[in-house]
Parts: sequence; structure tokens; C-alpha cells
Amino acid sequence: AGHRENTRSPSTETSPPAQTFDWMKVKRNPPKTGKAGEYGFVGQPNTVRTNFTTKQLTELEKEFHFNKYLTRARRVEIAASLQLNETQVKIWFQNRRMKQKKREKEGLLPISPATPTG
Amino acid sequence: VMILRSRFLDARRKRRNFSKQATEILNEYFYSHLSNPYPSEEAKEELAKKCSITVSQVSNWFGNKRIRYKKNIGKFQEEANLYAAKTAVTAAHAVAAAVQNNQTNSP
DNA sequence: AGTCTATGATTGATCGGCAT
DNA sequence: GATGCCGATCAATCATAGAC
Repeated sequence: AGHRENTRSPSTETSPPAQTFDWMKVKRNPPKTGKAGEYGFVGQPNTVRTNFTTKQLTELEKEFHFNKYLTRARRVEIAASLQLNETQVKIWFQNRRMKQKKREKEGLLPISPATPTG
Repeated sequence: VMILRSRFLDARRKRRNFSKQATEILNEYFYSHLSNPYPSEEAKEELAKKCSITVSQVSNWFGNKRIRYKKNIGKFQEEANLYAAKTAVTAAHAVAAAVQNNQTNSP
């Protein structure tokens, strides 16, 4: 999505000195996800990326094949059975759909007809 | 925590660096748009074509570049100057050409 | 032949915008 | 006003290619 422009001198673009533009200051808020995945460890604003287990991924993948989209009820079930937040399940499906789209898009043209030099 | 590696030992495994020239093109774009290195979809497609890589790869490249650049600006200073100078030369050529064109075209 | 760094890809999660 | 989805991006990490 769109990002904010810089607040620096917008005059000359080709300036050697490394200025600090706004995009360089962008910081993401830490995940709100309070995970409870692996081996006993609940609560805590888990400040890091959750690592899904192979089992969880397998189940999610399996469900994805069945339905690309989830209903509220199904989401609750999955989240409970896999010990994940509803949000995590929701986000996973979201990302999975994007991944699917990307694959379809890529696996359609990448075959360069005649790769010229360069 | 160790046996679960086979999960994704797939694509990420065998990776190939882009050609010297492709990297050159990408860097030129990056440093000449340092104030906002976010190429549009069209720009990405054009870069992808010029570099003979996919649009996703262009996106990956810029994503990695942006993060790594801001993570350690100092480390890229040299590279930044290099490309800044390069584009400056290109600009100079353009100006020279324009001037010449102007001379032979303004009787 | 290792160790360290550069780099492309993957992915859980965030951001802004839009739809319901 | 809240909630879900999309598209783009972030940020951390993986695994490998390359430098030393």
C-alpha cells in the first residue's frame, strides 16, 4: 500500500550523502500475538514470530484445500484443535491465498519463450 | 527442533544469484529513487524484463534491499556513492546530448 | 575445508484502504 | 464502528553462494 513521502529536500534526487528518509524510519509494531504453541508457554506478548509446527501447517494446508475461505465457526474449531489464535488462523489463510495467487501468476508465464541476452 | 527442518527444504535451497548486470540495473533504480525506493507494479514489470527475472524476484530484491539498507546505512554508503556518481554521469550525458540536439536544432 | 558475509526466498504478522 | 480481505511490505530467518 502507499507509504508516506519523504520530508527531506525533494529537490535533487541524486545526492551522495545518505539522508535519512522516512521509509528508513518505518518500524512495525510488535505482534500482539500471545502464542501458546510448543511446549508449555502461555500468555506473554510474544514479541516474536510464531513458528508453526509441521502438524499445524499440515492441518491448515489440508483445510485450505477443502476451503479457501473460512467461516467463523470453522475458524474457531481449527484454532482450538491446533492451539492457535483465531487471528493466527485467519492470517494464515489470508497469506495462503496470496501465496496461491502468486503461484498461479508465476507458474503461467515465467517460461521465457526465448531468453535473449539480458 | 531439529527433525522439523524437512518442512521447507524445497525452493529456498538451491538459489542462484542474479547476474551482475541485473544487480546493476536494480541498484541503479534503488539509488536513483532512494527517497522512495518503492517501484510501482509497472516499474517492477519493466525492471523484471530488463533483468530477466520475475516480478516477484524484483519485489524480493527491493524488500531485502530496503530492510538491509536501513539496517546498516553506513555499510551501503560506498555503494550509494558509486551509483549516485553513475547516475550523475548518465545525467550529464543526457544534458550534453540535449545541448547538442538543441544546437543543431535551433537555427 | 572451514568460517564469515552477502543474498535470494519464505513467511507470520502489520499497515492502509476498501467492502460488508 | 467493527471485522474480514487484499495488496504491499516488514522483519526475522533459512539455506546457500561467495569471499577470505
